[in-house]
Amino acid sequence: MEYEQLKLGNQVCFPIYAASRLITRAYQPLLDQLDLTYPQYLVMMVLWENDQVSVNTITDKLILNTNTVTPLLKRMEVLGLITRKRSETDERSRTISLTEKGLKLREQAALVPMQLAEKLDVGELNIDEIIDLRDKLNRLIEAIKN
Amino acid sequence: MEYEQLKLGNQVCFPIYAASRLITRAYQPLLDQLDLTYPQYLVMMVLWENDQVSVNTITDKLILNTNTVTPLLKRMEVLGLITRKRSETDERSRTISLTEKGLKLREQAALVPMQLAEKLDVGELNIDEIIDLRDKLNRLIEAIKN
DNA sequence: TGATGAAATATCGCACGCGATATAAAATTG
DNA sequence: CAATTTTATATCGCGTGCGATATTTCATCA
Repeated sequence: MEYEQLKLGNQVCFPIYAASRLITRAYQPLLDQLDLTYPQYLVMMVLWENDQVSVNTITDKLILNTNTVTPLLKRMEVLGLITRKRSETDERSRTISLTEKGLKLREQAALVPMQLAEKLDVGELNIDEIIDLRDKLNRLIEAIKN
Repeated sequence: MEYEQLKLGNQVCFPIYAASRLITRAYQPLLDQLDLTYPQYLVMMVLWENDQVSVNTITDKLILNTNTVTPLLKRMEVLGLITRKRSETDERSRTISLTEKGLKLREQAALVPMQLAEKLDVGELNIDEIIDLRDKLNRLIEAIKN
């Protein structure tokens, strides 16, 4: 059994990669109604939890780089969801704030998690297993981040 | 506790999304030595396990669409790793085959899984937990695929 | 057998995602 | 305080990833 370690079925990383894309696909029809992409939805979740944050705060929470987040935020500004003002205390920094429209969207978005849970069909994995999955992934993430 | 379901920390999907990207980042320095990207490495794994397959086989195994895979394969053809011949029995189909160079690369690639495991630092999650994680993800994937 | 539908792959446009690099402002340091 | 380093964000180029649509060939069926 040479090269056993190179088989797809023996990989942990591939299921994570595949699951990530499948989940994004499952979200998309729901998010279309909010005119958001999945990464944009994540940014909104950060802001709904904590308005008026720096770009750095967003990159940290979402574990993304500025070269991903800056254009993302610009598109969201065009959509009228956020503003990107320069910080008054530190001219290098930008303060990202929700607009009225962005804040309002939260009400519609509140339905999304439940709708997604239905799409994922809880039958295959029960709540405890989902929580266990989440915790293991979070530990894996911490391990990789060092 | 309004909008509790919209908090990042309560999501399962976000850790999957984040872990996927972190893993790809961790792979990249190792794959750079083989001049491969992570998706290209996945295609190679499919072919090393089963040479001479159709585009459809690859899209099925990797759960990707043709509009992702076709350009991916074209780039890999330019790299001299594969060939893309039209099938003789069905002119619509293409047979993807490894070149000598592509086949040879397997020897170097065989080291990658171990090198990655070291990078991910097994300390945080032990082998049994990793296997459990993999199995839960595979069940989740099956559930989403319906 | 000719029309009609299905299957396999490809093209287009757009939004990420990131390594490498740039720019400007703040912090540090000699 | 001027020079240097660090920090925060932005730009560039390229490779995915995918919805929508097109193209070519095969299968089916009236």
